[in-house]
Amino acid sequence: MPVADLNQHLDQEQVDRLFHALADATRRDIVMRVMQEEHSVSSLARSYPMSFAAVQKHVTVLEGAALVTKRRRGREQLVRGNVDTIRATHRLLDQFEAVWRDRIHRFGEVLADDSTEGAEA
Amino acid sequence: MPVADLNQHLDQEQVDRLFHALADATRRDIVMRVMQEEHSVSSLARSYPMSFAAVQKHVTVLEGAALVTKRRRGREQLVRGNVDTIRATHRLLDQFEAVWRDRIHRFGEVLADDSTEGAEA
DNA sequence: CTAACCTACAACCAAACAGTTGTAGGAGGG
DNA sequence: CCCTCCTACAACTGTTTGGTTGTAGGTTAG
Repeated sequence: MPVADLNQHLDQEQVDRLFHALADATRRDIVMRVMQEEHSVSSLARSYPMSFAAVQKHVTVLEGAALVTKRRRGREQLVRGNVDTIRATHRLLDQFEAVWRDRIHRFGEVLADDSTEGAEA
Repeated sequence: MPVADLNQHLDQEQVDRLFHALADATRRDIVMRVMQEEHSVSSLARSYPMSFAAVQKHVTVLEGAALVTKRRRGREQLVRGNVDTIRATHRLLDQFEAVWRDRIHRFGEVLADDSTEGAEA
């Protein structure tokens, strides 16, 4: 249900969960895999040098951050990536850049930033 | 020295630090402020309901993630945001989206994207 | 039914985190 | 000089995190 309003607004706790979920190499790798194609939890677990339960926890964290979703297929649970959340993260980062651009605009501080920027509104 | 090659490549530990630094509302707010304009550490500290030392630690975390830099001015330390790292983060997220797009391309999973693949009868 | 497999969840543990207080040093202003 | 302000860092504490093992339930295969 937090997935539903991803296109609208993310509260601070959700943003916390989002970046926290991405702050682990194993979890980022899981996201990569399930973006490419669905994987059961146990097949994911076989890819990492840790217990099944550990991988399961990682998947739970990713699910809480809406970075992945799960669907049943028989006795296994298939995990797939949620690209909408990646895009929402992009928009979050854009807010930082927007504020920065505003500073540049106000002060004209063209110091040493990359010349290829110039993408004004 | 990890700051130097931000435009090129980020190793996993650096990415960990990056997302971990962003996974805290206070730190995100600090980034916003210092993207807009420079602030001394103590002036930042006055903005949050916590001790100076706590804010100082947050700034240290942000500095370790290359999200901010510091420069001396007399007895104070001025903190400013580093937009290059925000852009590097964008590129990291793009990698996830690229993998996802590849899946769509391979399987022709008609969702909301280009469905010009394998859509024959 | 029985066995094998996939998942879920509890309990436990070491390490990291986020906050605190306290101490100490460097830089400016009277 | 003396005092104040800004910073840095150590030490301590409660909570969270990332991992483990173990137990239990549900589903498919034989």
